[in-house]
Order: sequence, then structure tokens, then C-alpha cells
Amino acid sequence: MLAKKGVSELGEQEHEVLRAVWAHGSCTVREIHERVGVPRGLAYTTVSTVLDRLLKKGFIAKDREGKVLVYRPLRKEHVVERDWMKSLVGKIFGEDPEPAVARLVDAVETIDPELLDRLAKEIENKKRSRRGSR
Amino acid sequence: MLAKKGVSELGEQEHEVLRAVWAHGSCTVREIHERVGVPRGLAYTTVSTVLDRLLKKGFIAKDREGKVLVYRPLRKEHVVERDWMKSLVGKIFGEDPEPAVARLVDAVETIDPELLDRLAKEIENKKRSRRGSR
DNA sequence: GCTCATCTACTACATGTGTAGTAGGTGCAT
DNA sequence: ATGCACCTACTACACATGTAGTAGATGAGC
Repeated sequence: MLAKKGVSELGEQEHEVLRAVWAHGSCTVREIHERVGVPRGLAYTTVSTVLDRLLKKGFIAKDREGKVLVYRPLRKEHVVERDWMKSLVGKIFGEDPEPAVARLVDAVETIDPELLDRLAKEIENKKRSRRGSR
Repeated sequence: MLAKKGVSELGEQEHEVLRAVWAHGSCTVREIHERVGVPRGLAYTTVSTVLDRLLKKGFIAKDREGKVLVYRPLRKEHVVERDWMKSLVGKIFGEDPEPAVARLVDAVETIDPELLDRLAKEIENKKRSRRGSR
């Protein structure tokens, strides 16, 4: 019984690299390596491999420009990030949502208390717009 | 360059099984299999393996009771769940917290709009208690 | 034209996790 | 006493992901 995840699951590093591609628009391995690889001590070829996997998974495309390959995003950032977020939030509330609520708030506060205010504000916005659209 | 995660990272299934152990207190493989394995179509031995890994990772202990092994939790649920939540929330806000806030709220609403209210209430509580303790 | 720096393509390996099979032990019912 | 049902321990395998090496292609400068 193989519980297959969606083909499009991304690992942490893959996600980071993909973000760099979005941030950069079209880019070469070298550029991504500078932005993501070097700071993390990753080999050039490591970044290249990750890019290749993103390609195989359909997140980016590559075009040859003379000697080098230029990668560019294929999927919309907001869509991918939305799905990524949904999967994380799904894990958070998966089992029993009730106890998760308090733990979530605790965790957010641990990371940065300011975020609680931001979050509260955002929820307010959301609720307002919900009321507005009804 | 091996980016080691903490030894105590748990996979999804492992986590589920661990939750069953907490819920059940002391328990045998059979019991966990009934609770978690059967509903998910997992083999008895699969559950046994997972339990064994939880044992090796130090999350549970086992005692022999005649013929069968009885597993019991070793770590406090609230501590493990707190860490689990922190790691998830860390992923959520990891990069750039700002855009994550709105996406988080969206995702929560998608899962269950009620949760937004619960969340808002919980944040209020938290902020109140923060004020109170100052 | 030749060499060097660089790039890509492919292969490789470790580890974590999900999943399950098999072998061997053991107690209960007959 | 013996076989069946059930238990545990160990092994195994697939796949995802992080990580990197190597070989061969290729363009730029001399």
C-alpha cells in the first residue's frame, strides 16, 4: 500500500531554491548558487541538481541561451505558496483542531510576539471581507 | 555537508501512532493496530515497526508482560506537540513572515472558517494574559 | 587550432520514512 | 503432546530528498 503524496510535494531546500527562482525571474544555476547555495555552503552541482528536480516536477522550465541554461518559473508563486501553506496548516489542524489552536498561538508567540498582532489584524480583515461579501 | 535534523524528528505516520499511544496509555501493538493501522489499511507488522522506531527514538518505552509487549509513552504529549507545532510554524514563517500571515489566514479559512474565530479568540486570550503578567 | 575554465548531464550515496515479509518463539485448546 | 494462532525481532525494499562527484561538451582567449 503505497500512500503516494502528490507528485508536487517539495522539500525544504527545493522550496528555497524555487523561491530564489521566483525572486530572480529568469536565472542561471550560477545565480541561484550565489543567492542560495553559497550562503548555505552548498556545492554548485547541488544547486544544479535541485533545479533539475524542480524542472522534472514541473515547477520551472529551462531554455538554453548559448552555453548556459536559463531557468524560469512555470507555476505562479502565489498558487504554489498557497498549496504549500495549505499542506502545513492541514498538518497543524489535521487530527483534532481544538488543542491545535492554543498550541499554534503559543508557537507563533514564541517565534515573534509581534506576529500575534499581525495575525489578529489579518483575521479581522478576513472576517470583515467575509461579512462584506455576504 | 550533512544538515542534520534533530534526532527527534517524527514522520506523519509516526506521529499518528504516537498520538494513539498517548490516547491509550499503555498498549500493545494489537491495540494500536486496531486504532490506527486497520482504519488506514496498514499491516500489523507495519504498526509494529513504527512503534519500534518510536522506541529507538526515545518517545516510548516497552515492557514485556508475559507474551506481549506493552508500550507506554516516555515523553509528555504537550512537550512533543509543542515542539512539533514549533517546527511547523517555523516553516510557515521561516522566510519572510509578512506574506505568510495572509496566506496562513486564507489556508485556515479554507479548512474551516470557524477556526478563524477560535484562533482570534485564542490570540485575545494570549494577549490578555501577556498584559496581565506584565 | 588548442587549452582552460565553465557548464550540463548523469550517476551516486546517505538517510529518513512508509510499508511489509519472514523466521522463530510460545502458550492455549484439544 | 502437538498444532494453531499469535507475538516479536529482524530484514528488506521503495521512494523522496539532501548532497556531491565525474565526464564530456563548449565557448573564449591566445
